[in-house]
Amino acid sequence: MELYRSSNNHGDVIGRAMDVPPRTVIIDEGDPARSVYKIQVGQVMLSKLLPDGRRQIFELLGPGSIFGVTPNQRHDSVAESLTDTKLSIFERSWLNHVPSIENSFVHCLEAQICALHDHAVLLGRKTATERVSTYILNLVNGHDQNSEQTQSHVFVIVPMTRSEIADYLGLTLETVSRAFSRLKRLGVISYERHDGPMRVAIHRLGPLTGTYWTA
Amino acid sequence: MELYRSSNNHGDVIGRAMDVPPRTVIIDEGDPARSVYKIQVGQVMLSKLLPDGRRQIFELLGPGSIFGVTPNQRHDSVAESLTDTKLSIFERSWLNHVPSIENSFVHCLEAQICALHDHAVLLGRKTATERVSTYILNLVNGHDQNSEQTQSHVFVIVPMTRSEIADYLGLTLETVSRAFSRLKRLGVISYERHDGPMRVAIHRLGPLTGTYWTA
DNA sequence: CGAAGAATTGAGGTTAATCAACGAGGGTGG
DNA sequence: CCACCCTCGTTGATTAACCTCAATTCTTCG
Repeated sequence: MELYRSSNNHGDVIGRAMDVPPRTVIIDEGDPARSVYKIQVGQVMLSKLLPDGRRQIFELLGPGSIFGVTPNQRHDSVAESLTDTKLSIFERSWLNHVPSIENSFVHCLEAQICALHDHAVLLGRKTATERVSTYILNLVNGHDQNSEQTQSHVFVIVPMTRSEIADYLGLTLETVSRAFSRLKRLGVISYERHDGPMRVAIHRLGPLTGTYWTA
Repeated sequence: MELYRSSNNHGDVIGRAMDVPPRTVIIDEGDPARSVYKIQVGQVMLSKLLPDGRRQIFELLGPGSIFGVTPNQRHDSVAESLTDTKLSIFERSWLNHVPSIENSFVHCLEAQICALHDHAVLLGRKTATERVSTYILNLVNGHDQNSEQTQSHVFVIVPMTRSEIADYLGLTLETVSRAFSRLKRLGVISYERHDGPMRVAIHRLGPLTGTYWTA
């Protein structure tokens, strides 16, 4: 990918240049994901905002870095310049005109980058109970064979030990255990101890998505 | 344990299949980065180990996900199966036989994914002072115009406010300020207050890379 | 000069880590 | 079979790290 080139009859569609002053929002949450940006000069930071105002900046990018990638129709994070910045803008639609294997490969990487962004928000800004709740929710939402639904309940298989979950969520195994116990005590989930992987029944999805937690 | 399909005249080079039992290390830190893996069935976790044993798992991957990407010659993280897993293995060298633009695009994404992995380790497992130290070090190492070197000192420009650094490192601005003060008090760095972006002189790089912090 | 924004520092509170004990299951070997 | 050990999970008591709230300083800018 090189700089300042209009390589086809779309003229300014590909590799269009843009200059951005410092502290300027380049992409906002919810913007349609039409373009991908490459930094030529300057620095850009990517962040997300939780509903209650907590913010996590998860990438600091310099020359050569790319941002604006997402597998979705809209951006789910904010891109803001730190310094005077020069960008090259690439139409997203153009990215799809590439061999299919490569294309799907890029698609996978994009999705995984977005997941890493969400995980940075979790690690940087969420409480222990919020982390465990998010973990459970992701198990449900993941198109896993792990999730199973009956009329009233959702069941998920938790394929990790407390220690592994702790290392994933940036906690200790004791704190993870306490968070599970609290969710059980609150009636949000239920589970029994037994040998194999843990099987959790989710009684109310709402509290798991909520932001605040009380006793 | 292997070899379902050979899809072209490269023989078993592309899309070779592999079956992995649960709790098996697929990639270890330091392994030569010859292949890229795609999950067909099962779940895989990616993690890093700090020298003192702290571990951070930063990705949980399911069917369709890719792992083993790195811009380097060797893997810098561990991939381990959680469940019975079926993988497709792609030769890394083959990934380079694609149009250059796409190729460099993938390269950028790979590098950024690795940075996100490191940042997850920071957010999940490092102390406040370690986070700030790592932040400063990355400013130095980043091929930035921000870093400048004289005979004895290294200078870096810190282009962010305490609040932004805090949101990046998963801390509060007060904790960031205290960490800078501590590093200054310890004689590791020095800086003065003034209007523009902060300019930091680094006197000893060693302590910034160290893991443990006293007084 | 007064106001506003950024940074620093202190005091006190809260969350999660640490240290520790205990219980449940699953092997293994006697 | 039982005794033993080991891993895993739970829970309690205490500690430590970080957050919150607050006061102060420095700088710039109107």
